[in-house]
Amino acid sequence: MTASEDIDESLAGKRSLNFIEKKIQEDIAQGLSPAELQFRFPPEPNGFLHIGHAKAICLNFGLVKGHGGRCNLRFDDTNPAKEEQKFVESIQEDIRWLGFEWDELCFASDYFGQLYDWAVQLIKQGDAYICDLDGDQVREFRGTLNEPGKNSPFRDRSVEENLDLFAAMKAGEFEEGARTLRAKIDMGSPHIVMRDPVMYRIQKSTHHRTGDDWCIYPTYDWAHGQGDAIEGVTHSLCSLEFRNHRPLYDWFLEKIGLEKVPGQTEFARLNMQYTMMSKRYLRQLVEEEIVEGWDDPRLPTIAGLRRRGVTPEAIRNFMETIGVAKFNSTIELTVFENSIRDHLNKVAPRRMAVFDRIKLVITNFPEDLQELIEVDNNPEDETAGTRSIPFEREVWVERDDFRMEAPRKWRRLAPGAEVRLRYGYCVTVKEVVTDPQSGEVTELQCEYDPDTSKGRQPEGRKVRGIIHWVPASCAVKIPVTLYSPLFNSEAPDQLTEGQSFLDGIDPDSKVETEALGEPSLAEASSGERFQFERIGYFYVDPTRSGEGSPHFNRIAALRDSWAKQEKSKS
RNA sequence: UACCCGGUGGUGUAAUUGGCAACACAACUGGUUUUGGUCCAGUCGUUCGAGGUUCGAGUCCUCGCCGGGUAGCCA
Repeated sequence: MTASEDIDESLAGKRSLNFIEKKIQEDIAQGLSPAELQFRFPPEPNGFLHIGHAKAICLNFGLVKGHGGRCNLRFDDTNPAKEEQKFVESIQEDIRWLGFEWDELCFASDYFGQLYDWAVQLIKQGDAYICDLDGDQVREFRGTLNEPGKNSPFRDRSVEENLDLFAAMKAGEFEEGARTLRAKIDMGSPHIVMRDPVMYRIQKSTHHRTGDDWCIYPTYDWAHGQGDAIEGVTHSLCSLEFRNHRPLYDWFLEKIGLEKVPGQTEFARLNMQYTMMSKRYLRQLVEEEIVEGWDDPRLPTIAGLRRRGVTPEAIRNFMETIGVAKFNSTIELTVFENSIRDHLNKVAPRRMAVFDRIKLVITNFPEDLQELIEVDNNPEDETAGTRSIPFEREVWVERDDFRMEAPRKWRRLAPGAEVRLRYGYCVTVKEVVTDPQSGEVTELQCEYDPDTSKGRQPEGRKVRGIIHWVPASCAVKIPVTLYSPLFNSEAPDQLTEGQSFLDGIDPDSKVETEALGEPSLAEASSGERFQFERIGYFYVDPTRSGEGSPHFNRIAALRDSWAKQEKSKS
């Protein structure tokens, strides 16, 4: 497919454009060539990517698909104290897994030399100076939200002195934090970012790429717009909190005097119910080993979602659904789950598995007979093929599908009730065997109607209830981990006085259990996804499965309108 | 109390740029169904408030109200 066909396809989708796409279309109407469009995704390699980043990734890379141009991956690696090589690797893996490929792989650290030269230019122009104030003093001089700042006593150093000091800074002659290079703008500006922001600070740590070449590092403000300019970025997209930095972004570019300059556009980052998106908190969960690691399936990290079994298609689709705007919103978790189910419903082969078992014996079914039933793998996908399941005298069914006293509208097992064993025959409960000690139901004795195979309804009555089952003689034991949201509060980051976000962690967010699966499940291999009928979607976890010993993760439960109905009536 | 940004059903995004408020999710009804899944149909908002301009305002203007962001040598 050519690039232009790609564009046509996407625009023909009739979906309305978001405000960023509209801006791009306007720019194109003004004469910007679509081929010139340049975007970038600029993560800092100080942690794993999460679903919030996925929004930015889908946006930036998606714009190329929809409107043309190119998109770079640029690591914003200007703070060696926090950044690591392992993160630059995980980030690349995650972007590729999401289905995107960057045009160029860039690093802000590639521009350290150019940035230094431009800083010298600004010093020569009288637009920057070396300041000897320490951190606390800088804060004092900056003023507050309501009061203007005061000029640094070092603000009016001569160009020569500034040049000498800057060279000495670079040469490592001063202690960490002793001096900074600051832009000379306006200490009285109502925009605090414009009150002589720091451009360079001394930091004597080893950088994951440039090693010990530098002991001064550019700040985000000084590096970002310039990196955009070097790469020819036309549309620099970032989140809302950078709106205040835009005047500074533009100021630097103007002082350097470049002909073609990028423009920054801000959009709202993703917030989701029951989800902590802050990198700091995620890091804490990982470092304090509250979760298994960055890829814990309860985490909103890309690696975690991947290990849970969520598909990249579902994530991309989700991003399409939620849109892009400037309003700070929180997405309901169910919207994401719906995207997950929507994709899995189409592609996941069906299987049967029983979680909390109870034995069902068909007393009038021959003891030694095993009847092979051929069934479709996926009713939503004809090409998914078929498999066979042995039907026999004794099967396991779900304990929850039996009630001693059937509630109103109950369509499942109960004394005297008739249900269909999915794909198999209809059975009627004749006798309920209970444990005399505990009173617990241990076995259901049933009779089947031989004329009800292949979906045939019994003579004169309609059986509506259908339950899943597995053959008792050859069911396979499968380990399953049931994941649910890590936090039990919709907004885990909104803490009340004296509370840590750790208090909101749901101890039952990860439940290890064992299910009985139909025989074919023994051969499930790593990375496969299934729908366990009437239960949910499951993924064969590659990190915990071996050859012939699959371990399943629950990706998402199926919708359960009966449970909902029952709950609302209680 | 300074500056910046925002406000459309329960939630989130649209609205041919001034012309019948649409789509998805949620909820509730009902239908289909060998998954109480899927699918289909229906119900649920006079667009934060008050004025103004206009034949006509979610959209433009004014004044309010409410929410978010900003005082790192983090990004």
